[in-house]
Amino acid sequence: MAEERAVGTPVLRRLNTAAVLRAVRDCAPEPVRLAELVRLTGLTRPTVGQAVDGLVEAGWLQQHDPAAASPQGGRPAVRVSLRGRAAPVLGLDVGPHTVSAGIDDLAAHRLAAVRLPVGRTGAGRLLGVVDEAVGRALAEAGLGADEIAAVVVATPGIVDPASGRILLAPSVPGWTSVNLSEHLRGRFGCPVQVENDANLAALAVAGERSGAGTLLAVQWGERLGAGVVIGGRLHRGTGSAGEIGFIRPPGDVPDTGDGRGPLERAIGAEAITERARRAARDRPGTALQAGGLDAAAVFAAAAAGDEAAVRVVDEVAASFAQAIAPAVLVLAPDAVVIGGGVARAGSVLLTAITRHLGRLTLTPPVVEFSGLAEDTVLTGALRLALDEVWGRLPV
Amino acid sequence: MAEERAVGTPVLRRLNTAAVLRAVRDCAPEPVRLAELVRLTGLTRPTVGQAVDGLVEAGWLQQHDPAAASPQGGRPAVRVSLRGRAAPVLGLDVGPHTVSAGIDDLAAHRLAAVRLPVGRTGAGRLLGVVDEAVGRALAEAGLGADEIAAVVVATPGIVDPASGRILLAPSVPGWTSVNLSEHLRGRFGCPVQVENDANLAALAVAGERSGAGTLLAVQWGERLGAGVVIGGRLHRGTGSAGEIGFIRPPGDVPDTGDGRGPLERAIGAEAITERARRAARDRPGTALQAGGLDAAAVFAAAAAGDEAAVRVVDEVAASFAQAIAPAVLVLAPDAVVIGGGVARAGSVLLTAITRHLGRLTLTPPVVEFSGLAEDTVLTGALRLALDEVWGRLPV
DNA sequence: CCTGGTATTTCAAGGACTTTAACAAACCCT
DNA sequence: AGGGTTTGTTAAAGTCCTTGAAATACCAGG
Repeated sequence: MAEERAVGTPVLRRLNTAAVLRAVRDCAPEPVRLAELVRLTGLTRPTVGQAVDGLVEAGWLQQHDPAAASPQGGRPAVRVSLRGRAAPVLGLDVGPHTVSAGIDDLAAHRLAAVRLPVGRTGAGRLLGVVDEAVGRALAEAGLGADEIAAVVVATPGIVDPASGRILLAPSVPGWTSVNLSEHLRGRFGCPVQVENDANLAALAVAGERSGAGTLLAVQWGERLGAGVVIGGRLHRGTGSAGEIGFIRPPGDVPDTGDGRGPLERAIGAEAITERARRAARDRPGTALQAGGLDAAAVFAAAAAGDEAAVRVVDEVAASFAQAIAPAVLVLAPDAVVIGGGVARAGSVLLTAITRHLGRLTLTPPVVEFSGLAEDTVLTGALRLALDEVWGRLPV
Repeated sequence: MAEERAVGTPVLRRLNTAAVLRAVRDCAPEPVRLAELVRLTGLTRPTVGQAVDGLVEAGWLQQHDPAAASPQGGRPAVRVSLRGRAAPVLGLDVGPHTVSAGIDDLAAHRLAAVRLPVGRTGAGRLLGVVDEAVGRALAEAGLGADEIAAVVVATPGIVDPASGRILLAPSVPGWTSVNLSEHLRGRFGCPVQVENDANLAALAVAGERSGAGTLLAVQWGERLGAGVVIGGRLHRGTGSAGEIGFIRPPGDVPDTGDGRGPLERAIGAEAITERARRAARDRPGTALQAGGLDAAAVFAAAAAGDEAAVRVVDEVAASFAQAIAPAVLVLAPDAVVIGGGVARAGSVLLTAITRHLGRLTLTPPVVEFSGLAEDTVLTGALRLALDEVWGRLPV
């Protein structure tokens, strides 16, 4: 019986210092006057003073010289801000082709960013690249492994939320037999969390949109995945939440045996190209005849008004909308945000999806592309790591 | 900027009394010894003593005579329990055919239960029946409207979570123009919440299964709705979450113009009967030929091994599984629980759904029928009302 | 009928934290 | 140099929880 035991006056001090620290964060990166903290937290000056003293002592905050900038007439204010390099967190994005590592400090300032290609695919080799990336990132930030306050690793596949073991990862052969979580836990003395990459991308997207509602963030490239964020928190379900790639579209698609799901085979980037090729065969004289055809070219042709291309894009949009409509009806998300390679498709795809989804749902969500660049997943990993640190604030 | 301001020692007293009250609730309906509360909460005896004194004074707890039952040798213990008739809550289930009202006390003890039929359909008439039901329930419990601590109303249709206005209710003509929330707020001096009936049924089902995971609770009768409960809390999304009746199954179904959704028209109770009739036409000599055919008869015939009936049930199960599979993939719920009229179908339907869902999803949820009786929705409404009261515990 | 044992409650002293309120410091302007 | 203003510092008071000892009430057994 985990009773909520809240006792003793010390807990008050903890609550108040936490409130002060949060208030300082919300003002980041600007230093805050102590009097301002009093106003923000609603606490009294002595209380804030004691809390700040404790936080400075513990290394969470740094005091600024009163020399710089004091436009107000009166005694120069003591100003504090989050200490740079305090509680740095490590984020990792392990993919089949590249491994990225990044280090943020408490104020979400990027201290290091590394990106390494993976030569031959293979689980053992991959683990070596991960170690290499971690080492370089630590060196770039000038930090030791023992100084890292939290680690979050993004990986493709399905992750068991409890143990951190990878249960299913078709895109990386042998990856399920590697205990990534265990490996990293041995190197770091802090909590290590393994999480699905689409989930972390969703978290990054949710961070961009300040709204706290329900968000379905889709990663759409060769493969197709999604993450669900509800009220700023990741929804995991039994662990495999968001695996939209395995939705079965109406006209079934033959299994290619490469572990991809039906919807990925139907409207993944590769399938879009294939659809365009077929359309070009049936209808000569379209812009889709060009030699080096890829998904981007299809979208470009559609944007230019090529009729065959427009039809292909509309088909793809319709399939996507039909596939996720049941999920949209059940979840009623505020927005569906699309990232990944297809996110560069432009408004042709977007308006088509919006139109179809409007027809298939009761309260159609906003559909938009993610504005985030290639390091979306890494950003999400760092964000979750920072959330973790903020969750178990100071001691 | 809603900063989390946690200050002053008085908040400690509040926190601790709340912890004590929760501990007492968890032991309900048995009275609790004070020493037991000390063990449960981790607080010290004087603290618990003061908290209990305060709660008794405020009318939340009642002391029991030490006379009754003290098997232990030693000074007879003071025992307390939730005061009956403290903070009673009112639940309402407003449907097109019946209106139910119930009153629970703090310990979830049913003080009153009323069930009234609605003669002619019509929004104005319905409001009158609601008032009548409320009045009778209050009289049965011997309470005044001003003593009610929270009200939750279940209604079909889509409810705006913020205002409590009914946005869409095809089954009750004119219902959207009635401001039910406003009407009841005028009568009661406490928070009034309007909520979709399937959502409240989901909450009731979640209460039965102690698990705190993710739950998709389906109400399946003439109509088809669902509620999503995540971690014991209702998921509302933009307001229309769980409207699975509007999922579009592959072979589209002609609109009947009565406001029902495509899936309802395809596999609702009426559609099941219709499917059986068609099957009987095509294949004479089946048990489905009987005159008064309804969904229950179809399931009974299937359970008895009638081949045509088995085929119909399998079709229905397949349609259902295909329809919700995308939502199951996105949500990854621990369980899908089916309530409503179809829940009396027996294991034929259940195993068929489980089989199809296992084929269509990655981590198939448990599929089972709800064990709750007809007042599921009312139970859920009362549960939400109690949650509301427990959320804003004592003053 | 009295005594020891047990479980519980009551009481008083001590410690931790916040608040209030008065005082001191540092800067600007005239 | 002196008033005005903003900010930081300090001491006393109040509230709450905790610790530890004493008191209470009942049972069992001699």
